[in-house]
Amino acid sequence: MGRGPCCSKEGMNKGAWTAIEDELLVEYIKVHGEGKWSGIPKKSGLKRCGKSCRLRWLNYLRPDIKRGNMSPEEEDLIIRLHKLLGNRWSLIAGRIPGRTDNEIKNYWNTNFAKKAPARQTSSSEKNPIMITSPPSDLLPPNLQQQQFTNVWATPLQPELEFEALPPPMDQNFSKTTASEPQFTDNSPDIIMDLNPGEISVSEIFNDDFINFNDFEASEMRNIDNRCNTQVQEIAENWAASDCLDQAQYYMGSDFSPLAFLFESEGWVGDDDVNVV
DNA sequence: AAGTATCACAACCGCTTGCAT
DNA sequence: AATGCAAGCGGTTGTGATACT
Repeated sequence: MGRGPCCSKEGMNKGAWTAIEDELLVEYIKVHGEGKWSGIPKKSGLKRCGKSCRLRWLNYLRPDIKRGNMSPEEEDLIIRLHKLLGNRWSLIAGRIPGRTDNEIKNYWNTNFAKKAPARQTSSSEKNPIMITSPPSDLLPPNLQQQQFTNVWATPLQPELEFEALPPPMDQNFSKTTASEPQFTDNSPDIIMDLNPGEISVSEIFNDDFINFNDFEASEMRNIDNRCNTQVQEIAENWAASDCLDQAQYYMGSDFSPLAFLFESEGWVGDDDVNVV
């Protein structure tokens, strides 16, 4: 389709914002609130593109922005989240109060990008496993109405043919080699590709993470009776449990990137719900 | 002291997505 | 279903500050 510029560039200022421009924008947003960015230049008298106004507000002028150096805790969180999410800066920023996606992106590029050169895209990443539509009876009641589309996961041992693996416990919970890879970048080791509006990654990372955890626990129980433990126990011992190995063996995928989620105190917690 | 290289970060650009029509 | 617009996102660039030679 293509798109033209977000607004006329003629007569618009570019480059660094002045204190007066900042003031105008803050005053405007105080009165009118956020949103309708494209109309701001006309209404506020600012000679700035609406897009530029939005960026200035979100990255610099917003009152809840935390400035200054990253704390060790924030740095640790960024590393962990980047390992899981890759360059999804807005998602990462969503878990770090007071920090913007732009700030985190800059911080990463400055401090880590050079130290951790991009992984070569392996054949396994080009052909991730696709696990489709878990049977609804495996899901907790509150997720049984959800329409899962795909769950993409990177094979742990790409050289291992699926045929060599024992069949899945439930044939309906199939695994196939993806014919249409959905990601080509330095993706994290596991990616959820779920229908927007039904259950999203961001929802998982916020309100529904416990539910997601319930689902994983159900899977584990189905894989091996020895794993028939309480959901909370699995959550607490995820990394240590041989459920993880069982899952890796049957599903041929590396779920270890998720383990830290359960190891880290306060991950599900802070402002959300704590695992008891 | 001057010139150059490097760093850090604000801002821009182009693309994608979601929604209204 | 097709189209157009606004907003959001991630990659890239520009620039001032600082370090180095």
